[in-house]
Order: sequence, then structure tokens, then C-alpha cells
Amino acid sequence: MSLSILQTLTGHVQAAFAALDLPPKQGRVIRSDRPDLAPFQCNGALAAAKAAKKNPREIAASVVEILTGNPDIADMEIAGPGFINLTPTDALITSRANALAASERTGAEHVAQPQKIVVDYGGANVAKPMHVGHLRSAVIGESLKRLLRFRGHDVTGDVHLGDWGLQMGHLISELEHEQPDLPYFDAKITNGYPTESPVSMDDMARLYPAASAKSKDDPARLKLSQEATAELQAGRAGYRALLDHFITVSIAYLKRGYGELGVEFDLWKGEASVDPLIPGMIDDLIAMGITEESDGALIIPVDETYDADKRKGIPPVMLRARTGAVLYHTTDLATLIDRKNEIGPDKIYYVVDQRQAMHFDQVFRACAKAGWYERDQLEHLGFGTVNGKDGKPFTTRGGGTLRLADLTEMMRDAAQERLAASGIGQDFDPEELEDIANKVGMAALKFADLQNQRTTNYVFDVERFVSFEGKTGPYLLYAAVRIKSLLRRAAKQGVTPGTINAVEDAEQKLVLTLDHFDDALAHAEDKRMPHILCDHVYSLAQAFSKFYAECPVLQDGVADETKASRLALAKLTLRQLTLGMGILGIDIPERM
RNA sequence: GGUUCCAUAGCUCAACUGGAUAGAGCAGCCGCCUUCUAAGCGGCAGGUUGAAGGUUCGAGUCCUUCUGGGACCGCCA
Repeated sequence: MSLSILQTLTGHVQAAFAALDLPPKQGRVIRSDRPDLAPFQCNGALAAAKAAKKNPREIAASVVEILTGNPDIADMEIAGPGFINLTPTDALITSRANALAASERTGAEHVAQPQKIVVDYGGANVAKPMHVGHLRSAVIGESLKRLLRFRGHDVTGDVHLGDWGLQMGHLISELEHEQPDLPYFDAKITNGYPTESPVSMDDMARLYPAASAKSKDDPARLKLSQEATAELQAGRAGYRALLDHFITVSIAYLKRGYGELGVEFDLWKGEASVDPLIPGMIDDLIAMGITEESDGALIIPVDETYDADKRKGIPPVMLRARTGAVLYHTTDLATLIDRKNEIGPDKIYYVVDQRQAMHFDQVFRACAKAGWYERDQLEHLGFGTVNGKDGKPFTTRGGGTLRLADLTEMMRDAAQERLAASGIGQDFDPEELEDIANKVGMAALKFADLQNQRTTNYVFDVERFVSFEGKTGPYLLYAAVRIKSLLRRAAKQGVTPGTINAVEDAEQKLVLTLDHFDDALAHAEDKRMPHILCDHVYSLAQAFSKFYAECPVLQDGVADETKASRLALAKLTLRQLTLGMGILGIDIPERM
């Protein structure tokens, strides 16, 4: 793959800096803040002037002098305090456009040093229905996984089910309360349990909140759940058999839910799956001498300045509770060991709610104390909450949580309505209509989520989501679908893509945008922020829409070679849109 | 009380290791469909970047203080 225009210009300017005995690093070229003046700029003369205590404009002038006559640079200009504005030649733009068209990945490079990475996302719990709160982890995690994989890393996505804590004790004890005669509760029976689950997903969705609510103001009821949790973890056969049912039923349900979102995990492991590692791990930690007994619990202090009375500092990691049950910390640590044994990852990313930042800080500190991983191998990629218009976590009008299935149905319905309103889909068969509505709704939902900076909270406004205009998923689909239509029409007319010759302003801007793909991907990876890729894909769709409006492709009166050039440009755009949106988890229909 | 994140146009959000005139979308106003999908394109208007200081040739970005808001703070996950 040839160099991008940006890289080409950077090379020239850095060479000029080096020739002047200035740090080549400062010769870095960036996309211009003032595209009205020139597409590219270099601000390095200012930084260089500061270090060398010289006049920045003089340095800029020297750089320009060296670069004068460079065959890739059409125009240079020194502006303001010492900015160098750079305009590439038409020849450079055109040759790059053809290189991109010839590139299978439209210019996207693979990283030089691929890493083995685990992405822990999804955040689903056994027995709990999926609601809007699960959306972000799934959508962000999936796109990060795809991004890293596309960049060339060896990535494993793990759903890491919540299937081992008190919630299981809640379920078991509440089920016992409701159906005490089930064989799982008879301590004398230790095998031969029914193969059919005694509960459905709906049953669990009812039992868990019931137990949780009762336990809130009834210590005796809570104790039942805690005891059941401890017994389960101690290996009581009936409880283990129940847990297996819970997990099997939940995974079947979750696979459907995540499948609808286009989210696929490589591993469906959970907390329960690392249970066998826990006793040995605790022994090791004790042997290392980093544990302490405290109020009957086994802990690892992770902050010397911690003061429980003043509520200052970071609380210790809880390995084992007074009741004997292990906790969230313990299973997360055991999971780190499991991953070390099974995968040996260079990095592990946790795509989990920002509110759990301290939890991960604790786990990572404990892990560093144990010496299992370097601190920079573990990273919590927190995300903000989805809020309603009132700024509080999103709920239905009634105050309950909104189920994910209801949300996706809402999006699909809105898309169907919009499709009907446009009058385009009248001759489509119902199956295709349904498929289009699904893709449009899903694109709207995912893009609306992903375009927000990962770490901040954002407001979920249903009306805005279903408007499908402006900076939305459907806008992206629309651009792509128009290209598909164009390609079909071209095929019918016998026009084939040819050599790209970018001469019109809209054509050149489209090429410059296309050429930014690799940068956007690298930047998005570097920050682990999908919204950076969203911005790129949106800019691309915008650049194409302008091109489409200004540059007729197949219309009468357009020269044959211009048709072939523009068609090639359109096709290249479609390929990059498809790649970029694919990483975001957005599927494009054939027409809409 | 402690820790931490945030505050940018009427609304929702961007702004790449500090750079020029802080950008998009929505909402508002004005144009553009007998020819490639108007879920589109062009244009207008909209800002003391919460406040006050400081560092710097240069600050939305870095530092300090203040105001307002969110989240978290040992046996839940």
C-alpha cells in the first residue's frame, strides 16, 4: 500500500525540518482546521521556534524554501504566526485515489505488532432480562472488538456472565419458597435431577426481583439468600444442578437478544466457570502474604492510605465474605488467571459501566500485587449511562426499565413507517420490507449510541432517534444504498468503473476524506473510542452526498471516461462505507 | 466527609501530543426534485466554551480557586 497523502506530505516536511537541523517530529502535517485555505497544514514551525528561540515565520519560510518545487505540493503559504498551509497536487490526489481503489481494505493498514487481546463486554447477568442498560456495553464492546480485529489483532470477545454471586442465592431461595417440593432442595438427593429446567426465562425474571425486593428490608430473608449462595459455592449438588439450568436457559435467551443486535461472543464463560480455580488461587494469595483477615472476611489491602472510618482511600479487595461466599472481586481475579492460562493475552479490556471504575481499580491493584499482569495490560473502558430527557437513567414513562426487545421493536416500527411514507417500498415483498426496517432501526440505534464519546453520559431521546435525518445511522445507509443503486444502473447500461481522475472540488474532497480512513481507525484504536470512527464514516457519507449532488455520474452528456472515473470513486466509497459501518456493527440493505 | 467525572449554540453532541475565524446534527428561516433514491444538497441565523485568576507568543484543552451537577466510597454485581 502506498502512503496516504497526509503521510506523503509529512515525509516531505519532516525531511525539510531535518535539513534545517530541527526535530523531524515537529514537521508533522495534519488535516487543516481551515479547509477554506488549504486541506493540510503544519504547525511545527511554532514549536520549533519556541525550542530554538527563533522567529517562527522565519523557520516556516526556510521550510517553504526547501520544499519549493516539490512535485507533490501544488501550493504552500505561510499564515498567521507561522502556520504552513499545504495543498497537494492534483496528480498526488489522483494517484492516491487509484491506489485506494486498488486496495482491498481501502487504505486501512494492519498494525505492525498484533497483540492478543481479550475484550470483556456484554455485562449480562443470568436470570435478568436485557434492558437498555445493556445496550452500551454490547454495542461499544462489539465495535471495539471488530475494530481491533480489523486492525490485525488477535481478539477474543467474552460475555463474562454474572452467574455466581448473591443473585444466584436469591433465585435459588425464592424458587425454594415457591416450589419447595422440587428435588433440588432435598439435601438427601444428590443426583438424577430432571434434565428439563424447572424455570423459564420469565420465571427467573419474576423470581429474582421478588427475592431482591424482599431482602431489602427483611434481614432474615436476605440471610436465606446468602446461605443459599454459600451452599451453592460450597458445592451442594442440587443447587449446582439448578444453576446449570439457570445458565442454560439464560444463555439461550441472551443469544437471541445479542443476536438481534448483531453481537457475537467467542466465549460464553461466566463467573461460575472459574469457580474451580478459586480455592487454589486463594491459597496462592495467602502464601504470597498479601491477604489479611478482617472482621471474619479475607481481604487484600490495596491502598495504604485507606481509612474506613473517614471513608478515605480505596477499600480492600474482598476475597471471601464472612459468610464464606466469594464475591465479584474474587471471580474477577480468578477470571484473570483463567485467561492467563487459556489465552495468555497481552491486553484485557473491560467494557463496563463507568460506575464500576473503583471496582476495577481494586482488582487491577490486587492483580499487580500478585504479579499476574503488568498494570498497563489491564484497562477498564468505562462508559457513561444512558439517561432520559430528565438527565436521570433512562426508564419508561411508568418508571420501569425499558426492555431491549421493546426498544428494538420501537425502532423497527418507526423505520417501517418512514419507509411507507416515502412510498418507495410499495413493490417490495414483505420479507424484504421487514429486513430493511430492521436494518434501518438497528443502524439508528447503534449509531446514536456509538457517536457519543464513550466515557460521557448521553441523553436518549426516542423522538430524535426515530427521526432518521441528519447525523444518524439511516443517513449512512442512505448514502450507501444510493451507491448500490448507481452501481446496478451502471451495470445495466454497461458502464464499468475505470481510472479515477479527481478534478472537481467535490471529487477531490471525497478522495481526501477516503484517504483519512486509516488515520481514523488508528486514532479510534488508540483512544478505544468508536465515536472517532463514527465521525469518519459520517464525514465520508457527507462528502459522498455532496459529490453525488454536484457530479453526475451516469447522466447524458457526461463523457465516458468521466463516467468510469466517478463510478470507480462511488464504488470505492461504498466499499469503505461498508467496511467502516461493519466495524460499527451496522448492516446495509440493498435498497431502502 | 473522601475520591472521581462532567459543564461548549435554544436542544443533543464534536473539536486529534495547547494553534488561525470553536465545528456537526436537530429545531428556526430562505432556496433546490420532468434526468443517477429529497432519509438528500446549498444558504442564512445562532457562542464571553459555568465563573474568576494563572502559565504561554497562543488555552475549550494545562494549573489554582469557586459555583452547579453526576457517579462511586468492605462483605450486591
